Amino acid sequence: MTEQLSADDWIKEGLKALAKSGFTALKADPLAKAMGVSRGSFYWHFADLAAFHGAVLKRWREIAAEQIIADVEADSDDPLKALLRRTFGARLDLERAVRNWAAFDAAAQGAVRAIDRRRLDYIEALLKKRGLESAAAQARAQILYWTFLGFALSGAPGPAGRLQGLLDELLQMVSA
Amino acid sequence: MTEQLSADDWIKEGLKALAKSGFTALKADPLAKAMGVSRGSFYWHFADLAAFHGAVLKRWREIAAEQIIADVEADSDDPLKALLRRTFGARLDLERAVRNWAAFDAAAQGAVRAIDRRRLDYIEALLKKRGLESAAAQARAQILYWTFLGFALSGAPGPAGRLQGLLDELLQMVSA
DNA sequence: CTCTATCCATACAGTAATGTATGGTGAGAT
DNA sequence: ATCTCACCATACATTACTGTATGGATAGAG
Repeated sequence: MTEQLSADDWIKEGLKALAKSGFTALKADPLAKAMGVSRGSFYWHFADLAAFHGAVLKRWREIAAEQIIADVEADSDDPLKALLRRTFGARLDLERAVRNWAAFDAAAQGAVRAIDRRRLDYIEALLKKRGLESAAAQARAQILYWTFLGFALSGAPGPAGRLQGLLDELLQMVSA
Repeated sequence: MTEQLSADDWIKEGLKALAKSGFTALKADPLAKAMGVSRGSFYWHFADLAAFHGAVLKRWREIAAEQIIADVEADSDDPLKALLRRTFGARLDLERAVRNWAAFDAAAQGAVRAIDRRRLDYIEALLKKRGLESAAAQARAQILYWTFLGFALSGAPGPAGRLQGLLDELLQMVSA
C-alpha cells in the first residue's frame, strides 16, 4: 500500500510544478493528472485550493532561508562569500515563481515579505561582522539583496566564468 | 461619433490593466466590461488574444527605454544620477507586470530581453563616459541594472528619504 | 470474517473565459 | 434618400477548470 498519497506528496508536487511552470500551475486538476490520480484525492487532503496554496507557501518559508543560512554558517571562514556563491549559483526557478505569485496573491506576498526580512537581517549582520558601521551595513545589505533579486528574477544565467568575476566585483564593492 | 473605439484605445486600456492587475487581466471579456462595450469590439480590432498581446508588448517596447533615455539625456549635466532618480522614483507597476508576464509568455520574454539589452548598453556607455575602463564598466553596468531590477520587483517603496541615501551610496559604489 | 476509517473515482452543477457567426446601427459618401 | 462600411451586440458552442456528493475499494482492528 505504498500507492496512496499523503498531503506531503501533494505539497512536494506543488513545489515542483511551481518551479517548473509558475503559480498558474497550482491547480487541482492538472496536478492530479500529473500524479496519475483524480481530484478526489486532492479534495480529501485539502479543503480547497486556498488551503493547498497556504500549505505550499508554508513549506517554502521553511526552506527559503534557514536551510541556506545553516549551510553557509557551517562553512564559516568567509560566510558572505559562501552566501554569494551559494545563492547566485542555485536553482532560482522556485524563487522566481513564488515572487511572481506574490504579485497576485496576498498570502504569497506575506511569505515573500517574511523571507525578505529574514535574509536582509542576516546579510546586514554579516556586513557588520566584517567591520562595517551600522548605517552603512544596513544600506549595503539592502543594495546587495536588491542585486541578488535582480539577478534571480532576470533569469538568464549567462556564462559561469563571467558570473564568478561579477561576484568578486560585487563583494569588493559591498565590503569596501 | 467619439464613442467608437480604436485599436489604440484597447492597447491603452491593456497597459492600464497590466499595470494595475498584472498580465492575467489581459483578457477580452473583462477588458470589454471595463470599457463598457462587448467583446464584439475586441474581436473587430484584433484577430485574437495573441494579436492583442503582441500589440500591447510592442507599445511597451516603445516606451520602456527610449522615452527615459531621451529625458535623461536632456538633463545632461549628470545623466547617470538623473537616470537613477528617474528610474528608482518612477511608477514601476508596469515594469513588474511585464516581467512577471515574461515568465509565462515567450513574446513577453522577447520584449523584456530586448529592453534589457538596450538599457544595459546605455548604462555601460554612461559609465565609460565617466572614465571607467571597458571591462569594469560592463561589470558594474550589470550589477547596477540588477540592483534596479531587484528594487523594481520587490515592490515596497519604503520612505523616500532613505531611498535618496541609498541612491547616493549606490552611485558612489558603482562609479568609484 | 466483518467493520470501519481512510483514501480515491466518478458524476454533477457551476463559473469564467475563448472564438465564431450573424445580425444591428449610425455616419458619411454618392 | 439610400447605400455601404466600420463598429458593436448577441447568441452559441467549446474549454478548462472549481467544489460537492456519493459511492467504491482496501487495509487493518476486533
